[in-house]
Amino acid sequence: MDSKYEGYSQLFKALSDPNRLMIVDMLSCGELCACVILERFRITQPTLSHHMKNLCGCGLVTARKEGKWMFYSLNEDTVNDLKMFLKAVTTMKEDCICYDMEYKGGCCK
Amino acid sequence: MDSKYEGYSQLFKALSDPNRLMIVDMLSCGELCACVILERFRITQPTLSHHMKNLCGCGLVTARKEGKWMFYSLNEDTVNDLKMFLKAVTTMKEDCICYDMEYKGGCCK
DNA sequence: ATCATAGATAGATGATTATCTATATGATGT
DNA sequence: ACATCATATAGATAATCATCTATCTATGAT
Repeated sequence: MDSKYEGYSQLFKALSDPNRLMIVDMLSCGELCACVILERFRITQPTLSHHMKNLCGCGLVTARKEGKWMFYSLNEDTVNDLKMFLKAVTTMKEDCICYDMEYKGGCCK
Repeated sequence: MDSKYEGYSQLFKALSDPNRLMIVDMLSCGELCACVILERFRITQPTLSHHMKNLCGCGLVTARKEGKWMFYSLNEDTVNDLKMFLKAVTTMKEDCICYDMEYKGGCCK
């Protein structure tokens, strides 16, 4: 298994929770304090903390501490990597993995 | 919770497994028979069937039966919807969800 | 120093999921 | 009709995950 699939699947997993997906949307215009994010959800503070740890852990979100507050923002580099990867794996391309498979057999040949 | 997050989170969940992600990549140049896909993985046939059911169920992949073979291909419409959604939730936009939150309070104000 | 507040961590729990083996279904060829 | 092959389904299991309550840490205010 190519490790790039392992890596990017982690990013998609981070986006596979509706709460985290909405958090990403909320961060798309700039950084927000954890307390502001929390107000918009029906989840407890530890659950939000868990989700933010997930989003930061995979690199999608960056955390900044200011006093007793935590401010979160999107990591544009990771976001762009993900967009390019999604485009790559869904678009015909010259170095496509499918070329390796031609004439490899398969029952339907 | 806006149901669009629920819906698209299902698509991201489908891509959150490295095997399924690689399957999508394999399908990016055109349709493939299940047997050809199976050869590239160290998983059993029922496990592949489970993954294909997942990919088809969320709309990312379309199945076509021909005799005793199943051919799978990417559903470009769903793929494009997903790309546009990912762009939308990670880009500053006029109707951003974050505007609803201004002056809504939060401990850090 | 003490207290209040914001957020993180620990630990438990129920739900979901990826995988397997065994079996069923459905199509093709003899 | 029967055997074979490709795929799907059923059921079991171990792992992962979202969530909660309880508690800890760190910061700022009195």
